[in-house]
Parts: sequence; structure tokens; C-alpha cells
Amino acid sequence: MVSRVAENRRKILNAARELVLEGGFAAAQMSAVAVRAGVATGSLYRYFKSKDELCRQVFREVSSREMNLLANIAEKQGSATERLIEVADNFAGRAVRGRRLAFALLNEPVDVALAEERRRFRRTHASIFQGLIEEGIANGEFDNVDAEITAACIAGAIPTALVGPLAPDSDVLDARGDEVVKSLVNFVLKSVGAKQQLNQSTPQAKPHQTTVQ
Amino acid sequence: MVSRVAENRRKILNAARELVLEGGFAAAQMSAVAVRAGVATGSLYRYFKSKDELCRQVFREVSSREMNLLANIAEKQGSATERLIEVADNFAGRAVRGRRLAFALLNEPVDVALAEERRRFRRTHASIFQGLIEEGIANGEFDNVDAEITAACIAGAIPTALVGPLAPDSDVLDARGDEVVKSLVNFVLKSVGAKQQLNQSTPQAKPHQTTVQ
DNA sequence: CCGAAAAGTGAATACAAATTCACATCACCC
DNA sequence: GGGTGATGTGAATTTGTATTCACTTTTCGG
Repeated sequence: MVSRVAENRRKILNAARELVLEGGFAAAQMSAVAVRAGVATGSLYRYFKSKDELCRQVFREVSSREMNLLANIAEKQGSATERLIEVADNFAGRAVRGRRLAFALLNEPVDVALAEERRRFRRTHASIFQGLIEEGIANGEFDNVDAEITAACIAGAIPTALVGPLAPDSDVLDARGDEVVKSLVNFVLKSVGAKQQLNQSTPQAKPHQTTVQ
Repeated sequence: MVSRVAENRRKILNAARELVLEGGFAAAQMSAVAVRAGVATGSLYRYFKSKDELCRQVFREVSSREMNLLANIAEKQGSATERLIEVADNFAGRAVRGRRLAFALLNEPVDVALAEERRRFRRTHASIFQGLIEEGIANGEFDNVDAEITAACIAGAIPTALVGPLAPDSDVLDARGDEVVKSLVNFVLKSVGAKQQLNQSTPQAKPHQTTVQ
């Protein structure tokens, strides 16, 4: 029956996603996925051509949720500055609160196939930022920076500063997470020459759109 | 004889380094290193406990050269702004001109051991930037930004924008490399609130200290 | 109910590297 | 020159997973 097939596919993807959430892509071994999904290892190959394909699928599912969130914010009403703040704040804030997921998506050592997927993910981030920057430049909110490069920089800076090699270690992020996020938003604002800055001692302008699952 | 031992160690390290320069750490397989060095695979283990140790050693040798270069610039005479420009310009410029090495050091998918080594490398970058930023803030050249976070962002932004997922592909960098580097330097200056900006249409303020090997 | 096709199984296999090791060779000292 | 320990060798082994496949079970139209 076609529905059972779809259901199994889901079970497998969910199992893989859970493992990734818990231990990164390193934890998503085929045998582990099979056990978690309650199927035989061989069955995985009825649904996915290879491990790479399965992992890519998981990556896309998880990352597209994140991307859509940010893309939606970028399309809301409001000044470019306001939306840039909210995008950056959500990007950084979600990463801080969902550190394990952020690590898996952005920084975990992965193989070539997933590195490619990650590349796309970053490119999408960058293009969201780029759109906002161009808009802000056009209407005079921002300085006339190189939007493409600046966007690429921002898309690289936030993850690296947060979950990357340079990250304050986890305990610090637990304690000072909000502060770090605020510094990051200010970094972004400064880099585009926005007039407005976040006040370091008050909460951010807008609440987060969603919470981390 | 002790000198032959030292010489062999060198031969092996050089072979490994050459392979990394040519094809990244993925190309540095033990058998390939052995062939290139003109020794048997077994001999590698007389000199290095494991592949990880060999690769780490190679990483350190190559990266420390880069780090020292930047650290020396940061310690030179001049305003914080001047030195920040020169550090950023050299960092980005060397990466553009030595793209394969930059890729291996900064972006290639690698295993956990090398990822750790890379973490140190980035941390060192960040601390160089952090020192300059703090100095610049102290004497009023820069705005009062969060030096730690800003430094971490810059250290992450430049590599990602250049050789990472977002990079214009290699051809573009060949053609527009200088322009991209200039945009990056301006990004850095903006992010710290420096008064001075690089002129987009003239060459950078200072010549590079060295050329890529 | 039957039979063919699809789906499920998991032990066996494939695979790609790193690593080992039993043996050969060398350097050096008596 | 002979003995001894260090060094060199590379084929064989190990290792850790992904992948396969001969077989069983299920599904479903006729």
C-alpha cells in the first residue's frame, strides 16, 4: 500500500533527524538509523539510494525550515533596518538556543556531500542578507557597501562566532547568550553602516518569531 | 645516524605538505605520502604515531607561517586603523592568491582531529583582530564595539566570504580578486566603526608584506 | 484463495584506508 | 668482521561502515 511506503519513508527520515539532533551527522550511521526507525538496514536502501542521499534529505528538511523562517521575516513590512535586525536576531538567537542543531548544520565536520549541502544553505542565508542590504542602500538606510560581499561576510560571521571554533564555550553561551546575540546584531548593523544600533542593556526590539523545537 | 632520521622526518613532512598544497588534506593519504617521500608506508609510523599526528603537524607548520605573518603586522608601528587594514588586506589577499592552501586550512571538509587544529587557527586569527580592535577603541579610532565578538566575526567572515560556500567561483576571484579583497577590508573597517575607508578605485594603502610561495 | 510483484530482512560482503609486523638492512661500536 | 639495536619494508591485517543480496513476508488484483 502506497501509504505504508510513505509512512516508512517518514519513519526513516524522522529517525535520522532525531539522531542528527542528538549527536550530529556523525551519529546518523545507517545501522543506527535502522534501529531507531524500527526497520532493517537493508530496508533503508528501498527508500534511499545511499547514505549520502538520506543525509542530504535530512539536511534539506531541517535547514529549509530555518531558511523559510528567515526568508519570511525578510519579506515582512518594515524598514530594511528593522528587518535586518530581526533576521540577524533570529538567525543568531535560534542558533544559540538550538546549539546542537546549529552545530550540525553549520560547523560539524562532515563529508563532501554534506559540505555541498551546507554550501547551498549558506548561500541562501547570504542572499537573504544581500536583498535586505540592497534595499537599505537604495533607500538610504545603509551606507553604499558592497552588498554581495557584505552579505557573504555576515552569513559567515554569525555562525563562526557562535558555534564555530571561536565560540565562547557552551556554558558561556548559556549564561550570556542574549548578550552575545545582541553583540552580533550590532556587528551586522555596523557592517552595513546602519544609523540605528541596538541598546546593549535592553531586550531586542522584536520578540522571536518562533521558539526552537 | 641522527641526521638521517631528522632528514627523513623532513622528507615525510615535506611530501605531506606538498600533497596538501596540491589537493588538500584529502590527498594526504598515508600511501601517497609514502610514495611522494620515497619511503615505505611502514616507515611513516617510525616517525609519526598516526596519520592524525602527521596531519596536525603539517597543519601547524603551514598555518603558523600565516599566523606569524599577521601577528608581525599587528605589532608594527602605526595607528590601529592602519594595522587593521594591513592585517585584513594580507589575510584576505594571501587567501585569494593561495587559494588551494587557504581552502585546505580554512574550508576543506576534514576529520575531527584537523577540525580541532583549525579551531586553534581561527582563535589565533581572532585574537590578533581583538587586540587591534581593543587598541583602536582605547584611543578613539574605533567605536566602542564588543571587541571579542567583533573579532570572532571578522575571523569567520573573511574566510567564509573568500574560499567558502559563498565565494564567487575561482575564475571570478582571479579576475576580481583585488576588488573583493578591498571590499573585505572595507567590511572590516565598517564593522569596527573606523573613520577611514579604503577608496574603492585606488590600490590598497600598503603593499603586501610577502608574496605567496 | 492464488500468484506475482513489491517490500522487508539482516547476515554476509565490499571497501577504502589506516595500521601492523615479521623480516631485511643498515649504522655503529667492540 | 660480527653482533646489536635502530631503521626500513610492504604485503597482510584490521577496522569501521556502507552496501548488497538471497531469501521471506506482505500486498493486492484477478
